[in-house]
Amino acid sequence: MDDVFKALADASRRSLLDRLHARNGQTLNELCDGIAMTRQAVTKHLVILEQANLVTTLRHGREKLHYLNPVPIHQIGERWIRKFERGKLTALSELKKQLEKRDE
Amino acid sequence: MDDVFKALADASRRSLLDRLHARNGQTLNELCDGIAMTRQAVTKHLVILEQANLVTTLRHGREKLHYLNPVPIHQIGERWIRKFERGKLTALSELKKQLEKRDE
DNA sequence: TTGACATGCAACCATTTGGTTGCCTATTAT
DNA sequence: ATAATAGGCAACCAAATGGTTGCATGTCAA
Repeated sequence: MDDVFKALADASRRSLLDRLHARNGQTLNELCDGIAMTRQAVTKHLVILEQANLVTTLRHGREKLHYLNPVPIHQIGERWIRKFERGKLTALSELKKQLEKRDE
Repeated sequence: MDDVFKALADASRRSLLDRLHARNGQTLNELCDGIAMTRQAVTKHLVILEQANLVTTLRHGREKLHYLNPVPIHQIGERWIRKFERGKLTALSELKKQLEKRDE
């Protein structure tokens, strides 16, 4: 879980996920296209995404194809985001109440 | 948006959000309770959470009360997580299809 | 009014991070 | 066979990160 949050913390990596979302199964060189970064830097990002299980790879001859794995993202949505959504609407009014309590 | 992702990348900070979720409106010292970290370290984490707009503070005399703001978390769910959830079910079968295409 | 308490500020430190360059290996095409 | 292509490995670097300690300030209570 921590790996996923850490992997998502970087804008370059999120952009890589975006590109895989747009077209799945790209090679390293394809993912380097139009990016102001060396191939090696992209490789490092992809390794981090793989370790977080956000990207799966498949060798195909001398090419390495990268596939998006949406499961961890979904899990963060389920296990983490939803928890904080409950009570969103009441947050402000609660704040007000608690303040009034303290002033009594 | 980037600030929010960066703020969520650290386990200590996520734990602070958890604690505020359990009980909203805690002071700095309350948040330091039972944590293996100096008060100053906690302060730094809270500043990062404030800058990401995940935590709002209110001075009350010499105390500083910390309140969770769930809106940015919700936004990440809406604008980011949901995008990747569409197509989750078809991901594996798509992968298979694309592989077969490449082999033709 | 003076001491205790809650927080703030700044300097410093080690480690991690995001990036580079240079070279090596494996596969494909001519 | 050999050159071009796709990717891998390792050393190195600057900046960001997560933490510390020491001291200062503001507020409350006796």
